[in-house]
Amino acid sequence: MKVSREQMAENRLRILDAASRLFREKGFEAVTVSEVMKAAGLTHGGFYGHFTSKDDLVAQALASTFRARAEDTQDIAAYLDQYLTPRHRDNPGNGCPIAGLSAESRHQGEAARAAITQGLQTQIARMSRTPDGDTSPEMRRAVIGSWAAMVGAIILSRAIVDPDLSDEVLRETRAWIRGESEGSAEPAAS
Amino acid sequence: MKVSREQMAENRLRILDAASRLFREKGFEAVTVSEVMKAAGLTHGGFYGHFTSKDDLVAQALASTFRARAEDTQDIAAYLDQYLTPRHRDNPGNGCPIAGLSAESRHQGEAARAAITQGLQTQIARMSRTPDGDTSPEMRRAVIGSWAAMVGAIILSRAIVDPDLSDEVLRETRAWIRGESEGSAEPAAS
DNA sequence: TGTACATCAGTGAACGCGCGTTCACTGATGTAC
DNA sequence: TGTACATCAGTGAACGCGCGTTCACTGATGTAC
Repeated sequence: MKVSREQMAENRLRILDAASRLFREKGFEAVTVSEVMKAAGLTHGGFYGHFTSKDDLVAQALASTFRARAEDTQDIAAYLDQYLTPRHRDNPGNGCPIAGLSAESRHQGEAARAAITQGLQTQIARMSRTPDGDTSPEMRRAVIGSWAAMVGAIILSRAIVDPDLSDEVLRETRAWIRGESEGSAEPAAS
Repeated sequence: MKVSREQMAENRLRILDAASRLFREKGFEAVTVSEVMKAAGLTHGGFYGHFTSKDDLVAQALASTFRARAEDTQDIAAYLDQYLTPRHRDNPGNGCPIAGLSAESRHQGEAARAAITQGLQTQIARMSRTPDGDTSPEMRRAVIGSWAAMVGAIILSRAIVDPDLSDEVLRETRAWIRGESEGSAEPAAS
């Protein structure tokens, strides 16, 4: 049965939210269209009234997730403390979409990869700015390096079955990034 | 038709090699059993004479790849130079299986995840040893941190569509890791 | 060393399942008067 | 403001395809004598 325009808009958002969470939890390919629609409280048939294909959903869910997350960005030191934690590792469903999905995005459609690229570009640019608004090549370098280490550490910690080693990767990478950022004010030349 | 025992052993290795390459190139789920067998010069029906299931193949291909790669390990500085390169980024098929597959392994069976865990454990332990054979907590920390950054940077560079940003991530992460390792001999406390 | 035959690695057709997608239908919405 | 009706968001059965897996068969291997 037809629903009101507001209801339809809300349904669309619920589909995107459910998809975003499920994709991060289980990966793009393991999540079915029916599963997403069910999680959004609908049946699968209505899906194609909102999206042209599953690929389209993937791309739009990514774009939507980055849009929602762009707001709560903070300085990278504070971000680091909540990022490299068992809590984040164990809750991919509402965790960082880059850590959860960037590796798999390589096998997705062009629109999905463009969304990831855009998200990364925005994230790097934002974190490279001081509260005052200025930036420097050294700061951008530190952001890229730290960000790579953070994403890598979460991915490795999630892949590792042994809980001790997994915790160690999080803890030591955190300490290592901190040491790097404080210890060396003068980065070596490339 | 039946083949000789040596031929069968060689076929098995060819299947594992083809699977390892294809998995790294296209991911576990996008590669079909038929595709692997065809790449090994066989037909799909014979597959179950070698492996009990596709999951079994995934686990055994991972274990086999790590076994083959364990030999050519070197000190981490030299490894870094060939790791964070466009060449490695653009050739996942014969690249590092951790960078290519660790993120996806989370959605695979227990045996596959155990193989990845084992591979990581071995890799970290090996790189944490000096040529003389001794190690230290500081060195192990630097290995874990550098390794996380290297894996993260390759994953990000492969996800990024824009070639300039992708190159920048490789280049700057490389420089950042170098800076970190030289600049700060005294890591900060956790 | 030859020969007869049981074994069994590999072949390719077939099966069954789950997936993305389509479509005829339903009934609430929202507009024209 | 009330009424008649066209619209169209959502439903659920159905379709078709590709996948992992099975199986009857083939013919080279390798063993028993």
